[in-house]
Amino acid sequence: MAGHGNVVATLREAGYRLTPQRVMVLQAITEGGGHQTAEAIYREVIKTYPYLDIATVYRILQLLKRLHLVTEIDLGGDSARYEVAEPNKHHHMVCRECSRTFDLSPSYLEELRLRLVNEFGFEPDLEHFAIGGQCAECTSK
Amino acid sequence: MAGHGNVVATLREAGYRLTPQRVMVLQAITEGGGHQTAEAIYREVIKTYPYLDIATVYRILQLLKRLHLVTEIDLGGDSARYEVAEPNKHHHMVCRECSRTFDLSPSYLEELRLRLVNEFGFEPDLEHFAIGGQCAECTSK
DNA sequence: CTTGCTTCTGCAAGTAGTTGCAGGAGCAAG
DNA sequence: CTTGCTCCTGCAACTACTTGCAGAAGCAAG
Repeated sequence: MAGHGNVVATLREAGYRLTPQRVMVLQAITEGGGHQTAEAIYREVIKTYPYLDIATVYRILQLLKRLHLVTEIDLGGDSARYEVAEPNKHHHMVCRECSRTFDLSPSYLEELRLRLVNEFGFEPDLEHFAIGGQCAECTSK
Repeated sequence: MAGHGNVVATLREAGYRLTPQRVMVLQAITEGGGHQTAEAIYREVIKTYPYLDIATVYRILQLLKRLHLVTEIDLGGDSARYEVAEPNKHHHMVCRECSRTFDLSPSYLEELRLRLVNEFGFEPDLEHFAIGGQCAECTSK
């Protein structure tokens, strides 16, 4: 699997151990594709390794988030979703009425980011970005 | 108390009932000032009305949020905080390292808002806005 | 002031996610 | 390939918040 070696290297370099649980969680996220819940990742892994604990999945996801290897998207609804972090990712607009999500190119936020960096020295975390609101269709209804 | 009558009127007009619980929760938020947790509001109210349930506090806060009478600020930490919605509110930048929060004038987001409205017809909810990142002090350390 | 529809509340159980702890396992050094 | 330090995991309890339900109460109409 491409990109898998990178992840392992990143973990090792940051001084973290390479445990079977971490490999399997990572595998489940990359192979599952798209946005996945912690619960779904957990259910996938215990098919082959039934001793895994859901708390461990959450701890691994937190770790991968800190290392910018996965992205957490909390759409405010039931549960957060996770996906592998891609350098040229898009952001999300989430409609508060119909709950549909729309992709948003990072360029829209670049302006804001530059102002925050220049005027406050504040570097915003724009990988973890979702903006709520109301979409065109629900507004016209 | 100024502004209190408005809130009552807004509730009635939207077809919601005026219950003692709602009045007391509202009073606790306005009198407490600043950002408060649901738990703090609850503890304040049960001093004078011990039968109130914490679930009711959460339901009232959801209602007031929908009516744009209070603003929820979820800084990703332990628990969400609530405050009375002011038309000319500021937003928040939250440092991921030191957890301090910095105020941000709404004008910084107006640019982004206009682009989203014009290009997608998407009206973002900018009352509910907090942006994570790293502050100047933690970056230079 | 009573009646009756409907909404709201308290209770208790449920959900997503976190945390403390003690035993288990990675991994570097010898 | 053993030793030993330290990090990681599984377990269970805990936190913040939500939800289903049945009874209580607001409020408009008569």
